[in-house]
Amino acid sequence: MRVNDETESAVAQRLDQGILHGLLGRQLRVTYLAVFRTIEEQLTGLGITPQQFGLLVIVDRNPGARQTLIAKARGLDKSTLVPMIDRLERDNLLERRPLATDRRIRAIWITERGREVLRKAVPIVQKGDDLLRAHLSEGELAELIRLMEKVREGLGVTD
Amino acid sequence: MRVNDETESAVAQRLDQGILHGLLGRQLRVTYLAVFRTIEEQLTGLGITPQQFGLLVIVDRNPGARQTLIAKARGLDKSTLVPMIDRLERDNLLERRPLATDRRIRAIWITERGREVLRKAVPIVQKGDDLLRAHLSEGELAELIRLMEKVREGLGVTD
DNA sequence: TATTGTTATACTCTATAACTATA
DNA sequence: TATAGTTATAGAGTATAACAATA
Repeated sequence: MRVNDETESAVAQRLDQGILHGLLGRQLRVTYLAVFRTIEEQLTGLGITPQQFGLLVIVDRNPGARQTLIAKARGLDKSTLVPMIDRLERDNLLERRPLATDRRIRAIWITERGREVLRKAVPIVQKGDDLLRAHLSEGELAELIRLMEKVREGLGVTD
Repeated sequence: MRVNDETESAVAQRLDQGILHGLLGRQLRVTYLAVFRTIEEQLTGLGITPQQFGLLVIVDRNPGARQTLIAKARGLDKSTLVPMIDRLERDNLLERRPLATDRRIRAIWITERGREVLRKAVPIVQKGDDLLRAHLSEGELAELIRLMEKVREGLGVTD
């Protein structure tokens, strides 16, 4: 993918992309990545990654949820979540708390510091996402969202 | 992300996704990933990954291109390409050929076997991508593509 | 000096399988 | 037996920095 990089590699960009060019999935990916990387860069200043941001949001909105549930909500294996939470706990953004009623469970809570970081991160992410909408009219935006929803429904994507 | 999985984790899906839910970038990602993973699974049967597929397409369409150029076309660092080509060369799908005119360059060519694999892979990828379009009318599809292009233009994404 | 490709290294993201402690 | 979380391990994908050969 190339972003604002006409400068140096004019030749390289002209390599024939064959079938790749026409794939709708690829257009979605390229568009998404362009914004994702901007956001990623800016979140680095807060010391978190986009993945960690997503996790913080979920935990913030679902206080005390257990790991398995969070993993499912994020579409991840439970084992994948362990090191993610480890790091956020080490950085004091999240904490694990044992549950008296079921001692297998370790409920996840956001910390005061986590809330602070989140408060700063949300506008960064929102502003990044707004870039996607910036060049569309009100009507076009609504139509794009409608069509995207229709595509996802057709795929059976619940998310 | 959840795909066709209402069965088991109804509760998990209902976790509050907060700001995440409304992000257009996230909708792009989720939609793209749903199709990507289907394609990925099917390509596994041919012994290649989606990334390798992309590389094969580029090499097939640009015979004898040198690595640096291909790396740029794929948006990758040149060092990233080395192990990718290593593997495809080991599997006899690509080959490096020295260039008489500039002995620093190793031009990349697709092999007969690579062409064969590609011939089988293209319909898999195309069929996967068609899923995205399946539930849109002719007019809706055109409009979606137009709007996506507009979004990308607004971002300065050349690709 | 600059470029091509390589190596060494490291980090993220992700999964599977086997384990433990509890239920 | 089944579930929650953990560990051990592995593999893709990616990058940066330093390097040798060549231009």
